[in-house]
Amino acid sequence: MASRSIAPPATAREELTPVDGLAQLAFVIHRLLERRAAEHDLSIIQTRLLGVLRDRTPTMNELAQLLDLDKSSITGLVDRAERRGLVTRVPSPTDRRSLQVSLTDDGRSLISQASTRFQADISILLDPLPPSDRDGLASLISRVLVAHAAHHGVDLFTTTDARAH
Amino acid sequence: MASRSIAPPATAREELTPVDGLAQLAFVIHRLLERRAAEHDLSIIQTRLLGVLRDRTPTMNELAQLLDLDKSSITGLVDRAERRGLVTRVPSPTDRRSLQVSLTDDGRSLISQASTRFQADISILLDPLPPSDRDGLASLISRVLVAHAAHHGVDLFTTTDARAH
DNA sequence: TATTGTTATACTCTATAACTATA
DNA sequence: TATAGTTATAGAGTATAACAATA
Repeated sequence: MASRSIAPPATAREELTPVDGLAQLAFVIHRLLERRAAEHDLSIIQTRLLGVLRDRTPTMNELAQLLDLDKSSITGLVDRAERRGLVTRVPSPTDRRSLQVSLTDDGRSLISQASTRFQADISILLDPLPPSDRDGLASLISRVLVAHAAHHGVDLFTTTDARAH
Repeated sequence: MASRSIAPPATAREELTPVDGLAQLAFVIHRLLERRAAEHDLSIIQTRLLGVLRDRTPTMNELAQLLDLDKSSITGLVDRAERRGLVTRVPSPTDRRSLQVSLTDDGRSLISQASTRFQADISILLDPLPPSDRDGLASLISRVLVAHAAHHGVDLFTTTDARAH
């Protein structure tokens, strides 16, 4: 991309290889989400935390697995979110060592707003494609993700979708 | 994704919406690159720094624009890379306030190795698609990126491709 | 003994504001 | 005055290692 995305006329733009295209697309989307999250004073990881909590009440430990972070990192992450009133720690009823983390109403409201924005952003990104091509793209991407998930375990992110059903 | 990407049988897996698919794909790729970079003791931003320098010798200021960071952040970024012997600061011949940053041989060698790995990773990700579908995907993605670049300015990342030609 | 979570510590990455040395 | 770069400072985010409480 680099200056290739600034100066050259569209007609001179050769088609990207699948590999380059995917890498670049991933970064465009990542930054899109990053900037949008920042408008809500959220980092990507805070957004993921709230996203994961939309349909779960995991322990600190489970959170570490879901987000693929060390448990000591989760402590600070949840601390900061709790300080803002977005999540709470509740003692586990079954294991007195454990804490369960859940969204507060404020947290749920915030992640809901942010999700809506993300959806809109990505929709806009796809606007230039006619509907049939959007479907084609979705189909191809689904196949890639399904195959990837089959090889690896959880790899959720799901800014826009963290549901477990 | 979440448990949806683990448990359910492939036949029961509904197709993702374009929006969800794209968001998830972006994160899968981002983490792929992040982990691969970590094997070389590189962060994403260090990787981007080296990537950008493959075909440029920007000043600190230009680097700030290219990477979309504050110039004070560039100081530390380049400090750490320089300490590892990956880049060097060279006084500008035309402006005695300026420094030009360039890759060392070690830096060039490292980013070259990392790029090769990234390319391979993404290739593997695309493996499940037959070649004709890979082409179709590339074409759709190219159109999305071209349209996006037309609206916005630079949005380079280009782990795998930071060339300016 | 093993597990859950926190703390202590250290490092990277980032920004804002103030500074220096040029221009 | 304005620009290029650094420094001082502060904070998020991450990991490793050591610890307390509980299982």
